[in-house]
Amino acid sequence: MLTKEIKDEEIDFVETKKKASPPTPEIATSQKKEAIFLSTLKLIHEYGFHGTPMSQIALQANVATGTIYHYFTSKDELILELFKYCREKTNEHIFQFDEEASYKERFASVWKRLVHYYVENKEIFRFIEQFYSSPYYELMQQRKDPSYYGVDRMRLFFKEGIDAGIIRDVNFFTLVSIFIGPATSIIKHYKFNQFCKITDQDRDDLIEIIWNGIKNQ
Amino acid sequence: MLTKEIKDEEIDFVETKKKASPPTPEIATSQKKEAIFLSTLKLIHEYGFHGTPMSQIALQANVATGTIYHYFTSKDELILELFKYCREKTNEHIFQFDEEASYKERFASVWKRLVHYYVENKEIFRFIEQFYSSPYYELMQQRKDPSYYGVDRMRLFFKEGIDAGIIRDVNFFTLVSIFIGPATSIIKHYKFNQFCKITDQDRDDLIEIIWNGIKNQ
DNA sequence: TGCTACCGAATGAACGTTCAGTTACTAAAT
DNA sequence: ATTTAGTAACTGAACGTTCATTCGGTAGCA
Repeated sequence: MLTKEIKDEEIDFVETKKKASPPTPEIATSQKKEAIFLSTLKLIHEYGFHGTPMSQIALQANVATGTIYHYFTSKDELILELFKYCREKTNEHIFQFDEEASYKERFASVWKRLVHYYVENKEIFRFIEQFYSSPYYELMQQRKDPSYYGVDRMRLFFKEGIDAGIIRDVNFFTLVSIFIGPATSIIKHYKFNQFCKITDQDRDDLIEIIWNGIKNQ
Repeated sequence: MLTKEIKDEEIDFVETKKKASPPTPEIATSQKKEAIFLSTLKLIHEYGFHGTPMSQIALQANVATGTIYHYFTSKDELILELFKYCREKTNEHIFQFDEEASYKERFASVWKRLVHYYVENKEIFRFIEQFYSSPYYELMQQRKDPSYYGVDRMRLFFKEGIDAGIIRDVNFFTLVSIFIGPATSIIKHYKFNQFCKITDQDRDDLIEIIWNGIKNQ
């Protein structure tokens, strides 16, 4: 088949089946599945939830339309799983810090890593933002999914600061809001103003303002 | 026609044409147009951008599908105009404060009015959030639309505080992010956790944290 | 032989938009 | 005062397209 041949040549980030035999299935995400994720991410970044048909997702991922339905039961399912995928990747990245560092230093480190990660991975950022403000998020909450400890990690991190008397003892959601809110907000502002970028000065200012706000005076 | 009769009885917030003669056309938004706006807002709140077809918008608004196209050239146009409508209504609401009050008081007042407005108008909040993180926002920016002074008002308000030496002299976007970011963030958190609501304590904590962060020490 | 991964044309439903027409009202003409 | 012509508001069935999903089938492997 001509179509097939052309496609094989186009493949760049998806390896062919023969190369990597599956030694540990289900441990690593299947390569096709990953390709579908990346393709969806790219398209949603550019065209939004509406405006990214399954056919295009398949095309970008170099798979057949039907293949997507081998991995996901529906488009909704795909988007729901993609969200989990993004959330895990983000959490894995930001919670890496020097255990020896002071609480203040670790606090700033996690915050800066978050901003940096989202700036470098605009597609993930945009997708997560869209997801949170869409009905998908409520759909996900209805299916109780216990396999998410990102929030717990954050909760523990704040608790440590509160117990040590370093930061103010306020509601967890209040802390989350003051931590994440300004980060996502500034990324959005600069994404839209494509001429200028977030400077190190901006980041330093913001995290200092946040810290001044929540530290015990 | 039977259909027509039933519809006339269903009308509640849309007055019939005969009642209010149009004394100043185009000054107030047409009632049908407003009904279409409200209907769209309601549906998008519940089903997202995808998932709210024109047919449903028309149904909710008690108009024919074709009528929407009398006011808007396309669905995109409708959503773009709805965004302006929401933004204006929000801005009108939040910038109302006692001119005599201190800067700190006015600062807190605007912030609390913003949170209050979004909590009371979840549909507007959700729509604006979805809009900002969708490709529509960039679409809107491409069409240069000079008729928006909301940002300028904010800019002026911050400038006043900086010039008076009350708040830190940092980048405008940094200030906007620390002002609006935590507000939208906490509203989202509580919207999803439908069991608990934002308390006055939460609001007071947050605005105090924000203020401590940006005030000149 | 059976199973899993994968393919892509076919299907049918849903959607945005159009359009031929109706209604409601205004203003000029009679 | 009544008719007439014109216009803007409005209608909803119809159209053509697009899309998510299905399904009959192939390829490779155990």
